[in-house]
Amino acid sequence: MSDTRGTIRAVALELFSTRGYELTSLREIAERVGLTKASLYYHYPSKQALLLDLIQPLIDAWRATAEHAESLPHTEDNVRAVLRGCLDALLDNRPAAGLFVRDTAAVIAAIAPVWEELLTLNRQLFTWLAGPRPSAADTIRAIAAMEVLGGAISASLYLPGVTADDLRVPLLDSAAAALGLRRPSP
Amino acid sequence: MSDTRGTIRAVALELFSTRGYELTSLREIAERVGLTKASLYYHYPSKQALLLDLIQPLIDAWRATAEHAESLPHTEDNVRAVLRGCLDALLDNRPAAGLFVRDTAAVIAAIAPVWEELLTLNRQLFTWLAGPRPSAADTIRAIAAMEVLGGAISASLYLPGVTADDLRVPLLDSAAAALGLRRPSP
DNA sequence: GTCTATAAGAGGATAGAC
DNA sequence: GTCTATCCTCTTATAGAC
Repeated sequence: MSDTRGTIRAVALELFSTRGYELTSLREIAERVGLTKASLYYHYPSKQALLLDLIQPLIDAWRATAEHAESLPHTEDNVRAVLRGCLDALLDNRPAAGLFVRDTAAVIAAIAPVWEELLTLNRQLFTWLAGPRPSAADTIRAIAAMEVLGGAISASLYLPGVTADDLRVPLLDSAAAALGLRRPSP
Repeated sequence: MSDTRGTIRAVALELFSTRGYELTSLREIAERVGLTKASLYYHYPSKQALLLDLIQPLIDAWRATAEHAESLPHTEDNVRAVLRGCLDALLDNRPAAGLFVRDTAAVIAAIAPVWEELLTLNRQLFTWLAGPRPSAADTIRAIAAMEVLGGAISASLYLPGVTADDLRVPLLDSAAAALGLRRPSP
């Protein structure tokens, strides 16, 4: 198999995630893939296009979650379901999400329109989470609940090797509590 | 008054925070200050040194909080006090904290030792927060509680002009809840 | 303290042979 | 699809005059 494009994606995701986007040069990526810089340009028209290709699945998952949420009435069970949808979107795309979390400035600069869409989706999500006619504190707590889900990314920094299954229940309980819900459902 | 160094600090903090560290050149900073690039080097020996100077107050505040926590017995009131100490450290250093949050990769690369210290302090903090003999879930919830405090930084993205006083109580309640404490104290 | 001038190199991207 | 060679721009940083 010679899935060059796939190899490039894998190497780029690894390097962007560890060193950061701006600090990773196409030369480094090409070297690890076993190509020259010029050959990279056969597969991707620019460094930005490569980045975009990497984070597209995360964007899509995030949008799907936000759009699904909008269609649901704001009940306690649905709130939990939406939180879980967000968490799964992150857990299913951990490397890409980590890229966003640890390298926001560079990602914004490289692909501003995508960033704008993410902001909009986040706004939709926590507005829905805060419920109808929210107080200022409700809104802040909704933001806090989404911050908790970000623990899916940062936790592995402190607990190396922690799995998605380790994180799912504690983070969901924690996010629900941060939002102000009573104890977990069975 | 001709506090050139102070002006440089202010301009650099502003640019690093908005564009990101790697994407801000010394030329840009010099231009806005009204100096040449070369003159910057009279005041700071390197770009890294400038960055370090900007985030030092945050590091110091964070270390003070972590060290204070270690000296306290793990009671519910003390847990709230430590969460509040962390939150105030962030609120008192919002621009610098924002730099860390949105530009982690660049900051790590520029000043790795400082990053290592921050990781260690964070470890101390959430280990203390998780309490003695914590379960795996307790540790994850302690991490989640600290994530909530990070809302102090991200909230202004969605609620422009939100003040420290707007954030303090909801974020503390939310962090305490994320950690698993019962309702707030009066 | 601030300047001009320059070093020394890396970056992304392109042209065109094979 | 991959290569070699090159372009052009920008960067951090230094030397030395004023």
